[in-house]
Amino acid sequence: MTTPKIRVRFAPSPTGPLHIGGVRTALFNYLFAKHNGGDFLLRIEDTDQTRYVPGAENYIMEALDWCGIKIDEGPREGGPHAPYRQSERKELYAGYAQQLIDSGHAYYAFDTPEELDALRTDAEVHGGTFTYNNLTRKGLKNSLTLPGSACAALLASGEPHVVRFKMPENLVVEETDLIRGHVQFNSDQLDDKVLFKSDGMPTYHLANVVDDHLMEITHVIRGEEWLPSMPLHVLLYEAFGWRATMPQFSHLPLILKPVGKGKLSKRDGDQLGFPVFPLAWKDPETGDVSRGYREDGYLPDGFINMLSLLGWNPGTEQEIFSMEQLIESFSLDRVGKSGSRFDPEKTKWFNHQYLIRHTDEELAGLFAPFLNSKGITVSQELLVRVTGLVKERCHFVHEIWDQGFFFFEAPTTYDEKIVSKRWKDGVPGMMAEIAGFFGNLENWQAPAIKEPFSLFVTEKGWNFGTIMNSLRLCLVGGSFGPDIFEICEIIGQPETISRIQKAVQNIPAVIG
RNA sequence: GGUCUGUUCAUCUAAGGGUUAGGAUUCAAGAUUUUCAUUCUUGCCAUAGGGGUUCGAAUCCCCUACAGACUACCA
Repeated sequence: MTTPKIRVRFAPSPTGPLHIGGVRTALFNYLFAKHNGGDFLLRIEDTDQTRYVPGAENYIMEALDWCGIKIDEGPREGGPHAPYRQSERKELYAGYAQQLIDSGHAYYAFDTPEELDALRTDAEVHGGTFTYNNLTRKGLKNSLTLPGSACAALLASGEPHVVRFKMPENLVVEETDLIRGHVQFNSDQLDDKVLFKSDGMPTYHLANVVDDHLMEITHVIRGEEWLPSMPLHVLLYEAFGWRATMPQFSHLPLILKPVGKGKLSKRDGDQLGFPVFPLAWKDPETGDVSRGYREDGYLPDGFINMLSLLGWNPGTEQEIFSMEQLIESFSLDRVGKSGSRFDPEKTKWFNHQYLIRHTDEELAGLFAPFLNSKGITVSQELLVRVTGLVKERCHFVHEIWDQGFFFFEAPTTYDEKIVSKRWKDGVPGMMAEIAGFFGNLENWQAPAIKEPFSLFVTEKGWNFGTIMNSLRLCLVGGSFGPDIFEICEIIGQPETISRIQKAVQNIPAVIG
């Protein structure tokens, strides 16, 4: 007997943008599959037509693309088990529901949503909870209580009905979770879940089990919120007679808010100023726009690296991982059990690490659009050089502008703090002299400027700190940026002199 | 309320009965950079509490506390 090929699926519901937690689930599935030479499938779980959100499915695929998570089989890619959209597999599920009814594992229920709601609110008033289970099903309207003829008549008349799972009584359901180990439940605590809805669509539970079986999924890796429904799924596999090929389950820990209680939500991002979505998303209903990591200038590989370490660790002290390295090192048994708080600061740090690891050319390519949007066109050579000079001081691509705008245009304002600190009485005069000195230089290469300049300042008996910082103020408008002589060389001799003259004219001397 | 799951520095985590409980982020200090950032060094900071088991417990067991998830004809 050969071991089957590892096959996992990421099965989101297209009800909106994917958030960080979903991306991580997809990532761990992907890493697990690829580590084991298996397949990663995308299956769209759109069985709830009322929650369909246009654009969400595309968003999911675009987000995975951006992250570098490659789909082997999916609605766009196709594959041997197509279609991969549950709404397109609709016809399939009724037969399986029927199979369960025939074998006595499921039954028809005719209770209306209104009747059930009433039962629930009534139970609540009395401090309890209504559960559709072996205790209550005897008193409700279903094929277990109705005489066969009455039931058949109702079905024939097209009376709306659902199919419910007949949860066995007092049965201990045991299962091994690859992350959590042995987990057990008593079936008495579970309810008769709806498997097939009155609108002709299956619920998640049925569709998920049927599709995982049909698609030959070997491992189900999903969020912890699914743990409580694991026993139902196991029982479903057993009812279908698929126990032997049932996938192995793993439930990933949750991603929690950076501060406060509870799991990470969209609101946290808005409040704390960081994205919770990989890509920006415009809500088609409200028009609200949520920011995305991509749009905020995060690099996908850094984003993925950060996510990979949320709940997983390699057991070594390495923390910078390319996708290839992640695939190489990933294993489910190094995934933790406890929830992780999301840390936006560390995410920034990761981005910086990836920013400085990118070549100047790559970064320049990413930065070029920012420059274009400001109507600035420069040579590729200059762009690459400037990028290389300032990248170490940036956390984000767009900060290349903040750190290096003065290479492209003269400063229009001067940092007041620095002015009051540096622009003392004698300084404008000194700067004017320096402008004159620069005008006489023949060789305008950074080292060739620095040497005679140092000599000149020494001869004058000026204070180096004052001169350098003041000169920097003239050239960039503040107290930042790379080496001054590099700046001089790049912006050129006339521009250097002109900026000094402009500063001398425009910055009023500080008295005292 | 019930069921299930979890709990090591502020945060992400290592240590799968024997280490001064390690690393990273943040923060602080110093060095470097005649600026800023980077980089380097140093520092601060943790086994939720209580009981066991054991020569020995972060690690195994029990209780308590806290946290979270689930409890829909949603996924």
